Amino acid sequence: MGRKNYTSEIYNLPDASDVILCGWVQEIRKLGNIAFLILRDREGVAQITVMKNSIGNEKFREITGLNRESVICVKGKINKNTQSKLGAEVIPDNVEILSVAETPLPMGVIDRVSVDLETRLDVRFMDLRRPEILSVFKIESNIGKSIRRKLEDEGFIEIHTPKIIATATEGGTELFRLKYFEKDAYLVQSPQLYKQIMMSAGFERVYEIAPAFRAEEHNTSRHLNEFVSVDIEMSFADEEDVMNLLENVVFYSLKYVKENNINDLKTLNLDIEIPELPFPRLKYDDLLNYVNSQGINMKFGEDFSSEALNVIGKKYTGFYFITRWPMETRAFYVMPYDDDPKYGKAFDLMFGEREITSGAQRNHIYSSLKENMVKKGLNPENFRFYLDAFRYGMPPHAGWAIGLERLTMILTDSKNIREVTLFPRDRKRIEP
RNA sequence: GCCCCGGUGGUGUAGUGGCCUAUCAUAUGGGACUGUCACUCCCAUGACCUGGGUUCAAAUCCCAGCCGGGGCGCCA
Repeated sequence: MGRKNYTSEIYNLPDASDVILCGWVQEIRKLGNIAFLILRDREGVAQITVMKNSIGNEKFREITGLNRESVICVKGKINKNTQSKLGAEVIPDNVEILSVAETPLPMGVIDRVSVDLETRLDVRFMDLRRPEILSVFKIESNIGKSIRRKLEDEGFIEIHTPKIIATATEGGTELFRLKYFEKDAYLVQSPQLYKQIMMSAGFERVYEIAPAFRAEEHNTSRHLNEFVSVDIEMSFADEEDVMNLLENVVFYSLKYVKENNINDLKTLNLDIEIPELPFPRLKYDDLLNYVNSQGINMKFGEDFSSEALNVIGKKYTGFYFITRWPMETRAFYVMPYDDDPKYGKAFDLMFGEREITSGAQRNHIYSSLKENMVKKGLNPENFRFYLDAFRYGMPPHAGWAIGLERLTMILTDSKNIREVTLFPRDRKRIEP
């Protein structure tokens, strides 16, 4: 097909330059013997001005009769002396029709009628053509890229742990069961146990960006049954160390997006406010007292309800940590405090009322870990592969997991997690 | 999983027993137009989620199912 240009280039290239633009026919405005065709590609739009006199009657009819969203390549010359509000246009020498779109479209890409999220997800390939949707995913891409960069700079090794497992992982959540030849197997809810095993393996600092699966029948705007988990685990570190790392990762990521997605932020009409470091550390007990003082009845040992988080989120609108959680609210692998084992060295990173990360220093003491497992009603026999890693030299370690979609929601101000997921998997949806 | 709400042309909606042969916008098909940029104008096409019930009469009321939305629980 040879070299082609992006539509965005025509605004920078000199007048009368030859270009080849390929993309989708967004719109055709026909006015008798002149027509304006708006061509869209990944980088923007360009006006193709077609005149019957110069291109010929037959070709004019063919081009202006194209269905919207057909794919074409236009070979032509840039005209900067245009009356177009875009500032430049292309006068075509030749238009090649590569794919004719059927009609009517299942949803309009630029139509002035709103489309339900449900309909959009049903025809996601079409929905994703909308520039503001593309911008969301460009931002999500750069969030992932910036996190990777930061972690690589900090000496983390990228790993890939299995997504098919034999036994229940951490308990607490339902798992998807599947057939694995003659055995039953499950999809992982998180790489937690494996990344901990990697600490015993001596990798010291690892990270993984991969899907996690939860068979919970939740039906909300912030839960998916398959989501992308950004996990890290770090040896010879406590919860403070990984909280420091986490806030620096988030800080770096926000800055990276603010500096590298300027057009996307403009498209979405967003401004990213860079928070100050360090993020506030708020103790569970203090927040418990606070919500009780605000008329919410909550007992020690309970998790914060949505109602409670809404109250807290009104007071703390940006990023903050909730620290020093009661052990009963946390998973078995959390390390209790020496001075007061009622509490665990666990934290959540919050943004207003929204939870985006949870983490902790892990319990690396074999006997104590096993004991906590039993307390949580788990059978240590089922976790042999995991527990054995603690018996032959396991360093103290800590880690966390960010929900990639949750972080993207915050940066893009999205109201529904499905907006920031290409092909979401929820209680009802397994296709497309 | 629980509570509440909803399902009308391709898309988004109005209509809550008869005025519905169903509103409006957008889209689609045809036509007019040489500088549009939310182009404009004319004509046309196109819909009451499924099944059962109540009634002289159902898009509208009742029941069941399917699908969806909001909230909760749970979490990333």
